[in-house]
Amino acid sequence: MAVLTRRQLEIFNFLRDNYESFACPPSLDELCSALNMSSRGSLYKHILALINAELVESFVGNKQGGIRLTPKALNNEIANEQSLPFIGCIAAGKPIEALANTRYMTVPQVLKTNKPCYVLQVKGDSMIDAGIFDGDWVVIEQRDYANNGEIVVALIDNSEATLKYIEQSAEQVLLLPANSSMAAMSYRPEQVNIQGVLVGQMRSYRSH
Amino acid sequence: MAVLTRRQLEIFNFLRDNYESFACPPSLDELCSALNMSSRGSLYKHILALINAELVESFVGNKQGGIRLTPKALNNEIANEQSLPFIGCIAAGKPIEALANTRYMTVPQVLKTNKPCYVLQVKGDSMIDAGIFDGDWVVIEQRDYANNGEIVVALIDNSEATLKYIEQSAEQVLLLPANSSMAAMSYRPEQVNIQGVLVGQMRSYRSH
DNA sequence: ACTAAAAGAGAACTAAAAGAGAACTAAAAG
DNA sequence: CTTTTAGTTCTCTTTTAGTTCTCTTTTAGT
Repeated sequence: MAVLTRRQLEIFNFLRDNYESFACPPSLDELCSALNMSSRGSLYKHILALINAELVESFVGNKQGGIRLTPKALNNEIANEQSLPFIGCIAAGKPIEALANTRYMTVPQVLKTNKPCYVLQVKGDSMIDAGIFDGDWVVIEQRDYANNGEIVVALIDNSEATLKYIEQSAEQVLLLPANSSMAAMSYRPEQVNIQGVLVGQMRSYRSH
Repeated sequence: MAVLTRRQLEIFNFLRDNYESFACPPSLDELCSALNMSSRGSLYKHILALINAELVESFVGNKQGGIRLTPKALNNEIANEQSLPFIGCIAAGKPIEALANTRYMTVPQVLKTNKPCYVLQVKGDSMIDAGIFDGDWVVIEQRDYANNGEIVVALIDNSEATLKYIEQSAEQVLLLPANSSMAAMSYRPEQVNIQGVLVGQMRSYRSH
């Protein structure tokens, strides 16, 4: 398999980054417009290279079906209305560890909300009694406020992230673990920024 | 199942997005007007493709009943490689309670296997210490065997279903809860049929 | 500066889809 | 019972989308 040229990668990145904004798979014409190209023939050659690289689905069995990315193109998950960005890992006391590449993860409707959401993978067992284990994925609704008793992604002093129950009053913010061997942490309200609220959780039991 | 063309997807998107605004299921004529088409014959072909894709209900048994979306389409979770059949609820000591209509649920790749899988909703807290709470959804790989220590869907005496850890020997099958207030249950091997093995778990924290 | 390769434009071709419209049939409505 | 509606089938035409190819320009490396 040939190495992709810069231009081919540019076009692939464009496709991947804008996949969700196409109501249905784009035609060559639509993509030409979007890429400011005027020749379907030129674009076709680039698409062929991406097909050869297994990043774009072959047109065989897909007549006038438009340009579709393969599962491989998005690290085995397709960016569509069923998926959310999987942006990294959350471990208490550290910044969120971002993934190297944009990835998407398919998430059932009932685990997310109408508001923008994203996925994090949990490290640690500070919330084990709440049924959130090390390695679990959590679905987070982007929000900068929460009700007391909700589980939030909190940013502390603009550097450390953590997933905890929250109890807020005028004088302090309490971040409470769900693990009997761990203590609640108290902060001044201005130390704590809420980045989101837990709306879903997922775990794999597959043997690896 | 054939891949849908762009036009077919456009029409499906239109149907899904406007389904609520039709007082009753639209006829081909009504849809033609809405889509600025003048030939019912042309539209009929598109609808047939959507029927074939199980996004629109078949006309059989639905004479002059209009165009109706399937539950799958309405669930906004299209049956594709990302979704699994959600077949019912599992509560210890009862048969699996099947859902009235076939439903599909989008499941992340990492929560399922290459083998056929399905989704059940858990009732009860017999597996709470394993992080499986009442109301959680579990992904089950269809299998009639399991290793000791795996969590299985077991059918007992061909009538009762339950989700438990399994320990098997020649003389007995132990089904173990993950709840300290509950005891293990012992059965003769011929009493127990393994229906599947737990491969994934999901929970919603959305306020309802 | 030179050269090879990539990229792009554009035209022509081809296959397939889409659409129109007519006729037919079954079912519902009057 | 008759008429109307809604679905069904089919043929023909048009449009769309993909495909191939040549030529020119641009880019990147030497």
